[in-house]
Amino acid sequence: MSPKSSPHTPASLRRPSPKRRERGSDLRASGAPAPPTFRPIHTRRAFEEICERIREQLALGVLKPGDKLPAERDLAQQLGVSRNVLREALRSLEMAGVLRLQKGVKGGAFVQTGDTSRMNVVMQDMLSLGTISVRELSEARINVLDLVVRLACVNARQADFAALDANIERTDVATAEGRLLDRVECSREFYKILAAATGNKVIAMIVDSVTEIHMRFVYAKVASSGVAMPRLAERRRQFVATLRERNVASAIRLMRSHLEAVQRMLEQDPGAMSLQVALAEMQPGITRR
Amino acid sequence: MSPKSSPHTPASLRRPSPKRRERGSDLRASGAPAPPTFRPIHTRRAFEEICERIREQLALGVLKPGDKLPAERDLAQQLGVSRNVLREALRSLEMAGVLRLQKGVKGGAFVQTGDTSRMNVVMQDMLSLGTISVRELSEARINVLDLVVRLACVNARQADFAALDANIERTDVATAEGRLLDRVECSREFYKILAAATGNKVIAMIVDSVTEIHMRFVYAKVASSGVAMPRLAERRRQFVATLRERNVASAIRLMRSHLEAVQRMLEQDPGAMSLQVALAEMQPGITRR
DNA sequence: TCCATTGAATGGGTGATCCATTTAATAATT
DNA sequence: AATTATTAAATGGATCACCCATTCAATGGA
Repeated sequence: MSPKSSPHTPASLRRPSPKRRERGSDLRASGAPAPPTFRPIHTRRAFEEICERIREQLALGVLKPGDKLPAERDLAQQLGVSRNVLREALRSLEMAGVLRLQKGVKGGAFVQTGDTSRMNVVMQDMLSLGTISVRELSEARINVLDLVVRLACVNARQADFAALDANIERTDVATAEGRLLDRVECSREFYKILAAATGNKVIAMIVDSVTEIHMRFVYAKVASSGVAMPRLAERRRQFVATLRERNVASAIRLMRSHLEAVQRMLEQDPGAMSLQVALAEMQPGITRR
Repeated sequence: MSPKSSPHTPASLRRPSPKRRERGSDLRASGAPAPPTFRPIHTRRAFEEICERIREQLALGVLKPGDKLPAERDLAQQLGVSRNVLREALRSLEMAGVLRLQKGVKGGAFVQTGDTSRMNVVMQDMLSLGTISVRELSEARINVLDLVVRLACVNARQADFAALDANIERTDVATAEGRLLDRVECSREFYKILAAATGNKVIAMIVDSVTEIHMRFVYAKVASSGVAMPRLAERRRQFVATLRERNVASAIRLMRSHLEAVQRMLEQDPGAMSLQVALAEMQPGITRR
């Protein structure tokens, strides 16, 4: 801040002139074997470089959760970029769940941890963009849950069973009081608890992301048609009992048959699986991160 | 652009004054039951709102892959924000794989599709941040591959088998010529082909993201110790033969025993599973998106 | 001791301005 | 007429110089 260099382009700090790259790939001039690599679509930009460097520091362990990056103004100067460009990078990393930006003195960019919801966003984006289909998502969910049940059956602890019991209790109440949409929320929780019971956060994240989206369709269906899965709580109780007995085969069988029943229920109404319907609904819910 | 409004704050276009929100949650004033919700950590910012709106348009199908957003200057004016802030949002969405920004006249922000690599980034970030562990990743990989083998066994087509055969061929050549690191690259491809053979992009993405990271550890191990899995190509050939016979049980058994053997090999060298080692290696590879 | 005030640091945001790239239209050349 | 070079406009990339709102520690008065 003190050794402020000349007004324009003080860039010669740490970034070795990002402009003027990889020209010279003149198509006619090269008589060489011409490697089959295509040049990247768009040139490297400052904010990409910054994101990469910060990620590098994270991967190498130089930056750890809880650490604070230098203030925007300082860091921008260190990197030899304008504050605006730095902010583009910081915002991107914040959206990626890597940083958290906090205002005020003692504020700054802090390295985050524990955010397991980014995969949901990725999954949602891919669905919106048509990169993946609802069918693929449903199929993946049913199959991944096989795995979840197997692992949960082995690894679930008393606390997990208690949480599942409590959840089923809430489901009962919601059913009795006719709060069908709350019941859907309970279902979402049920799978979240089950996923956590695997003891594997990677698998939990995967199943959460897929379940999150699935539940929107269920929500939309229930909200529009008013029909709901019959005997849901009973089925769940039976399932949890099997889980308690550590009876893997039975637990998987019960879960799978339930999931397929739900799937049939959803599919019997064409259009209920439409993206727009499901996405328009459930906005006020806990959907927000 | 023509009806350029007055120089300062023409903000009353579409954004209803983003400043001054949700005050009034005075801690002392509320004698009410005090709902157990905590107010969000940081206030809503313009770029978040913009990202959300664009994602909303995507989810609703108003924006589709290939569509072009208005030019930055125009869109900024429409939204009633400065161009800088809009760019923060656009950069974030580009990093998320939702948009692609292209320079020049006829350039602009185009809605992307088909990018299945975002999940890899998420997984990598979570590992760097310590949100997930290497152990969880390995366990998830082994279990998810059960599923992949089962689905691939049912769904694989001739083209998939051919691709697997060709891959094994390359593995043989790399082995014969002692190019051990190329062999690791072949392994990465092998699992990618296998994942694609499931016919389910969601599952393929999941296994790709997990395999991608796993292979860095293998790469680091091979690069440092020089030891490599013996009889790799033979094992693969046997596996693919079983796959061709659609013998699910055998295929799963073979894959699992192989994965566990690799796992043991990796674990026998403490420190080989360290993050830093694995991440420092394999930079020049195809790791780049 | 307690509470109000102040001020500095920080992120949030703006607007003007310039650069580099890309493309289409135009002019010059053959 | 066809080809090639030039030009101009639109667009994203980047910078600078500000200003505002929030936060929090230091200060000072009751």
